[in-house]
Amino acid sequence: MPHCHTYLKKLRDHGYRITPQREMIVQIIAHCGRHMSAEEVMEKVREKTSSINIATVYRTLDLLVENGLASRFDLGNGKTAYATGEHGPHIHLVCKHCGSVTEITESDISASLDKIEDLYDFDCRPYHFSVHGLCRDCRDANPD
Amino acid sequence: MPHCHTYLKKLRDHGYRITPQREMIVQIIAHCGRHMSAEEVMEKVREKTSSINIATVYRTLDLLVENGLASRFDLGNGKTAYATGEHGPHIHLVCKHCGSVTEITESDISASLDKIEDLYDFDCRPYHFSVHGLCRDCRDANPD
DNA sequence: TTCCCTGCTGCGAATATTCTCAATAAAGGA
DNA sequence: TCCTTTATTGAGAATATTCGCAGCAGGGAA
Repeated sequence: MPHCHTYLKKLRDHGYRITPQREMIVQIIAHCGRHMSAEEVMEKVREKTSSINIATVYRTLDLLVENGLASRFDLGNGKTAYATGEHGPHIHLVCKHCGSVTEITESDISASLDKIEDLYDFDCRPYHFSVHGLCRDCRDANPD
Repeated sequence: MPHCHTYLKKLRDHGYRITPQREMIVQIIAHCGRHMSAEEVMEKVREKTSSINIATVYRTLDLLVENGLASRFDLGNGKTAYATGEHGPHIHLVCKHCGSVTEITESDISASLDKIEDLYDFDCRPYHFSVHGLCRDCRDANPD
């Protein structure tokens, strides 16, 4: 469960510059412990300083995602959520019908994920992606 | 491997109306056999008629996704692709670094997917979602 | 076949995200 | 500490997608 300084160090090690904006953004999503939209992250930063732009928030979040320090996931309604891998690998099951999101943690699925990784030689740590389907409620209410 | 009439019938059975726009959109993505953006779908429809609006294309594609007749997948750069389940369940591995997309077919991953389904009682046929990670090339070029 | 109800469409506005580019500032070297 | 290089930022435009609403039309009822 890496601390926000670990994230910053990793960025620095990768040759990226550490700016006040990046520090604040990393601090916020590392300590939040849940998923946040770019808009939410910006509001949190705004509580500390007015010197922040939404484009910078998106760019920083993308940077974290590209370097494996955070994950992006599409909620399926035009919104995107971001989170660090701090609370461990997990999958989001997003219901295509009602939009409900169910979170599944690593211990439940490690076998499946390991298999995907072994087979495809694809580094996806922290595992964090979304699967869109129908939740039990929606399926029961409207069977095929 | 359902034919486009099957899709239309399913929509009708679900109580949705079949309009010329919906027919054309279903025909196009059912016969295309690959992923298409909403913009591409609209261009194809425009070859047949000018009576189509991008909002309708999005709405119809969403309708198909919600009813399990097609899948949406986020390419990670603000673009979204759609496809029917015609060519079978599969997972897209999207490289977070270079954006390359690797497609994995059902036979390769059925064990993993079955496990996810069994554990979480989540109907996700046709399985079709994306996992974002680092492809082998990018990982080799820029190890942690 | 005709009528009517209500779901669907097109249009334009709203929203979320990305892009462009000039100005700024981080970080290493002198 | 100061200088230099160049990555990063902010502002606003561009793009992708969704939303709201008024008018239209699919399809069941008569």
